[in-house]
Amino acid sequence: MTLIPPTRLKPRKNPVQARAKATVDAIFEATAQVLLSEGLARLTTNHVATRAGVSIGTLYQYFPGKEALLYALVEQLLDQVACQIEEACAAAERPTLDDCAALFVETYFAAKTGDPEKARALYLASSHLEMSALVSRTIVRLQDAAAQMLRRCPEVRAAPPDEVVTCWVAVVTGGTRQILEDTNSAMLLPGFHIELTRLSSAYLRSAFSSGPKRSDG
Amino acid sequence: MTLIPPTRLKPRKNPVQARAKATVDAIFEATAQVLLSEGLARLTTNHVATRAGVSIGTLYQYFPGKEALLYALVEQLLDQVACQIEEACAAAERPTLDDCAALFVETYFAAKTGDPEKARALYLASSHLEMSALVSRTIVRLQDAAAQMLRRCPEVRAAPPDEVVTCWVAVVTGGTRQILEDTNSAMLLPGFHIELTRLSSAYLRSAFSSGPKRSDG
Amino acid sequence: MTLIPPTRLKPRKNPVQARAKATVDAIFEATAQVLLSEGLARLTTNHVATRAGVSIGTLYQYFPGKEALLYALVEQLLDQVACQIEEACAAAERPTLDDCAALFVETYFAAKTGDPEKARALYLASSHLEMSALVSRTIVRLQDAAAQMLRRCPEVRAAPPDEVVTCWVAVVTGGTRQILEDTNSAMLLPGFHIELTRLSSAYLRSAFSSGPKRSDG
Amino acid sequence: MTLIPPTRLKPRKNPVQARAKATVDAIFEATAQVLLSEGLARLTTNHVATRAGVSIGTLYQYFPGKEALLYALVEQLLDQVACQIEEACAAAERPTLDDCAALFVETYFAAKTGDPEKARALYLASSHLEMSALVSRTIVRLQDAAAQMLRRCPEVRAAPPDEVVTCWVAVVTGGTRQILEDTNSAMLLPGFHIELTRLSSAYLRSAFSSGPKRSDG
DNA sequence: CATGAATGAGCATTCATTCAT
DNA sequence: AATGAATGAATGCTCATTCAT
Repeated sequence: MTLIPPTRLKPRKNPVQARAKATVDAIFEATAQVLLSEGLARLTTNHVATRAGVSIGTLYQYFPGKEALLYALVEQLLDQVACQIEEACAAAERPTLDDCAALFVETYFAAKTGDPEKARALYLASSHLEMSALVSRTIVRLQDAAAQMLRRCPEVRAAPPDEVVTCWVAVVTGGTRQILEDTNSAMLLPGFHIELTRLSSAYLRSAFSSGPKRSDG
Repeated sequence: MTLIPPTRLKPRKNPVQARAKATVDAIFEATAQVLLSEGLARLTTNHVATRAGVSIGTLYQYFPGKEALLYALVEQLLDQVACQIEEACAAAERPTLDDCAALFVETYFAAKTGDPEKARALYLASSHLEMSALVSRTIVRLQDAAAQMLRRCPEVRAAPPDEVVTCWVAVVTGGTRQILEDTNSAMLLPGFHIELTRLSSAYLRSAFSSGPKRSDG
Repeated sequence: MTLIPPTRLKPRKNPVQARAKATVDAIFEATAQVLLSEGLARLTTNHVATRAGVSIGTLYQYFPGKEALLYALVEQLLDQVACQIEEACAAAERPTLDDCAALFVETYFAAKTGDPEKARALYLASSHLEMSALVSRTIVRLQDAAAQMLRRCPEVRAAPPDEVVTCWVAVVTGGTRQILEDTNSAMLLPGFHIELTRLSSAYLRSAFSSGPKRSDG
Repeated sequence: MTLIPPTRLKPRKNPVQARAKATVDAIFEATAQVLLSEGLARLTTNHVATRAGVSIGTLYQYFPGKEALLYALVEQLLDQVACQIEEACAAAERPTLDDCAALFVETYFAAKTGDPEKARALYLASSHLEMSALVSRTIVRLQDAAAQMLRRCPEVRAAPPDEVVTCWVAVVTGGTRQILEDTNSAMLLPGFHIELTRLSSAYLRSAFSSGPKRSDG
């Protein structure tokens, strides 16, 4: 994450003492907790400070405002997902297309559904306009990871076209979000996982398998 | 849309005089405008009333509160999309799988990208918990429309499995959302449209075709 | 009731047509109903008009404002009580002191406890500063009625002293109010009635019975 | 006063710093002042805050709302009266009936008429439904104090009947209220005091003395 | 006369943020 | 560094009252 966030979103100071580090961690953790337990609307700085066990004054010593808290939280959560994907993709040395499909879907799913409530909270928080650059950047990381994995795939001879990678990543991440956000379809998660893998395989094969397939698209 | 929303989300009274009708329309339109121009956080009842050119009291004569305003807006926008999809799907009499894929994606895309800003506003508004039932219901309508179209498809012999329809609809709607919300990928819309159609074709064929039916695609 | 209320408390026009009379009565009755069922805080002009089955505009044709409604209501209710007392006292031709005590307490009690809820509502409404003159005037009527009855009493040789009449009336009306307003002592009403009569007898005898009693007070 | 008020009527937090204590006192005092000078209808939280010289936010740091302010005020004022009565009654060791009458009336009168305007404000505030339990409880305290004093009275052989105590207390408190609330009879206070004492003596004697014990009064 | 749509001042309350201690 | 009391702009909402139809 080498983003350069607007000044007012950057933490005010980097804690140097151990005590200060602990304080920042507590505030940070409390932000996540409150977001999960109360929702975005009830996420107030005073509430976060109380939950963190520090005074509101202390909170403002480290974060210039409410947005900065959210920014840091979203940044961390998105980074976790991106790192997991990047690691998993990098670990696949000579994957088949089906391997690629299964690996990507599997890893993304695990990252998101391991704590579905956290995922929903993240979706909520990232709706803020301020976060869109952060989300954008994460998507690029996922696309890059996927593209490099595909390039190492024997079935894919050239660099995978951007449109294909973009579409695939959008469909996996967006589809998963759709399912996670719809409380009514929470039961369908396992089935969706299977179908999303099949869908990915089918799409990647149609895009990359032998023959001049892309010319008829 | 035959939902029965909680009382506090229903409009307070139906205007009887012509003047009142115009007022309600103005308020309604202003809600959409403010949501688009200011975002959900800046959507205040006073702001909406001002934009609508009426007093705050007048707004509360027709809507019991801010949530009701949003509810009505989301209801209308979702209903528009669902109706377009339902009509388009119903009009396809003996579609091929590729027809199904193209038709659904095409219609959904047209509905969403005809006014992309409105679509983004809708995404924003619908992240409110109160709206989730509304969104859920709309998804069901899309799934039903898709399922019935597939059933009329000669290549599909039985009723299409729920998981397939759920996955397909989630992937199309969620993927589109992902692209629309990411300001960086706004340029990629046409390419995404093509790929999403290809993806849909590939997935539907893999789900429904028993053999290498690609020759009739 | 020959009070001269402030202009803004007087009804705006005296209805001459029969329809208008019915309208005024309906508004008036609705005011009482709303006060009883909703309390003073929820007594709104719009609510009253709706309950009366007329438009808010019509209400304002007859009453210059909310206060005027309350004023008229309180006036009527107080007048009813005063009239009952006046009639009962005037009907006693040669009462004993015990007759006086029993008659006054009995009549006041009957007037107030016949509809205890109405009485409580009246107490509420009359807390308004604007109503104090009205209450004052009613008290004077009760005092006059009591004084004239006592003067016709053979045991009372001179005109009853003002302090005695004032105290007696205050104690009967105030004591009754205390009991009626205390929801916990609602059960004690019959017992209180008996005691209040005994108290009145004892007080009047101590004030008026033969012997130079007042000189030692 | 060991009542357990509903949460929303209890103060929000106990001030720990000296500055905070002063703030709470100022708010509290301002509430009384505004109630006295403006009446219940004009008692607004903003008005109170302004009068107290603090911001509206500060007020809400200590009181959860307008009702809590009133509740605290009424509680304090009623408690003062009850404590004075309890002390005075407890101090009478072997009182005659006339002593009882004089003591109770004297003490109650002193408590109420020491600051007649405050007393009127209290009557206003206590007409709120929420306060009725508080008033009820105070009345019980007065009744208990009076009953225990009477029991120590040589002329009263058994425990005084509830009806008598209830009636007496109601008549003293209610009669006093009647006089205090009637601006026209404000001049009569001293005369009323004398008469109320005479009335109390006469009632207590009629209730407790077996014969004509007037000779020892 | 009656209607009811429209008004807007006013109120209760929240919460991000500052600053003296 | 940490505290927490204080701030006050901003928000959702009510309701007495007016006036064009």
